[in-house]
Amino acid sequence: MGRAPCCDKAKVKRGPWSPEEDAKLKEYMAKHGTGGNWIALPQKAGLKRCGKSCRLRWLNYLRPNIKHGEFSDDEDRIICSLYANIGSRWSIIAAQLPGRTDNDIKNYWNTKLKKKLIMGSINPDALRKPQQAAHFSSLLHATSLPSSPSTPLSSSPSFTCSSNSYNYTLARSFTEPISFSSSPLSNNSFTTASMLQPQETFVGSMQNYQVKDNLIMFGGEASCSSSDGSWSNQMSHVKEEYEHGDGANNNTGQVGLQNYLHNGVEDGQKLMFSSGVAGHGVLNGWTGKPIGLWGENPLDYSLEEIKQLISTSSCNNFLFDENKTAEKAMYY
DNA sequence: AAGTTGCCCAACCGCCCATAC
DNA sequence: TGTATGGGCGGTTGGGCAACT
Repeated sequence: MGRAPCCDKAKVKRGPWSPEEDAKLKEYMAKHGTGGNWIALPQKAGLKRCGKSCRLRWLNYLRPNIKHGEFSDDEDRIICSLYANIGSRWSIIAAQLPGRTDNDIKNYWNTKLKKKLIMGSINPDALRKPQQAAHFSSLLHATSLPSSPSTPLSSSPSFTCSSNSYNYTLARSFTEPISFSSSPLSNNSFTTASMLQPQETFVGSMQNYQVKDNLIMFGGEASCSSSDGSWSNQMSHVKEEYEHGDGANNNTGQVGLQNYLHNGVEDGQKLMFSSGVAGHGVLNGWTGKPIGLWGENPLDYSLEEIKQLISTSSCNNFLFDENKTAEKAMYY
């Protein structure tokens, strides 16, 4: 048996929003906000609309800083790369494109970008650009986590982004805001100047992380993510782990995070690191457990492979073809 | 000029999940 | 602990419009 509808469909107005309705909603939001209850909002605001409809209208069109119009080439690449990585997780993809909404991106992908890819008007090389990989969705894999949660961190666990030869080192002390530093490992084919200087700390505090489904995101920009940018209510279990560190030995957070990395992170779960540097202010990385399974960057998908994904993906819960999936254990 | 087709995108639908009770 | 409720999100729909015949 399905659940009861959220409102009486017969009594609410449907279809396109009028300027008057927009104005009412805007005015109400400016004065009161949602009040934490979208269902009750229409009545309070004098709108004959379903609460969900109000929410959608606000989040997708009326809230400040919404960006409409043409997508840039950079945005195209971000969307393609992330789609190849995580599939149709539009809210997550939207979180990486300031001002864009998941609905916007979803529509853009379905109507234009998919075709662009198939027609070959997106340069496949762009999808492989190292700076793109590092900038938007670097895959990191942990290389030196302690073998058990009870083992103190004898050395800093490191997360290596294999595609661009960067080594991200997890700061050892979690009593301070968690941070990562970067250092180029070798002569890279691209410059770091626009991104990170060696040893530059780039990720913000542990207090600023988010969990969504099997993804853990550090940083990010709530104000422009997804439909509403709200991940906070889904972060509780990680936060708890983090906060349950041993305060007595001043390792608060360290044990918690260790526990989380070893226990809290389910198999196949990913960590996503995000910070506000360069370009759109987003630098991401992914890592996951089991450790070490990701030997290569999933961004290294060729145009042909992405095309194949498009043509074969009737279900969105897989990301890669069978062989790739098994090889990389990229389920989530 | 009229009819048809295809595209775009705003809005809706329905399921899932978290939380309150 | 079970149930009800609200929020979030991906998939789908359908109206409006432009392009085409």
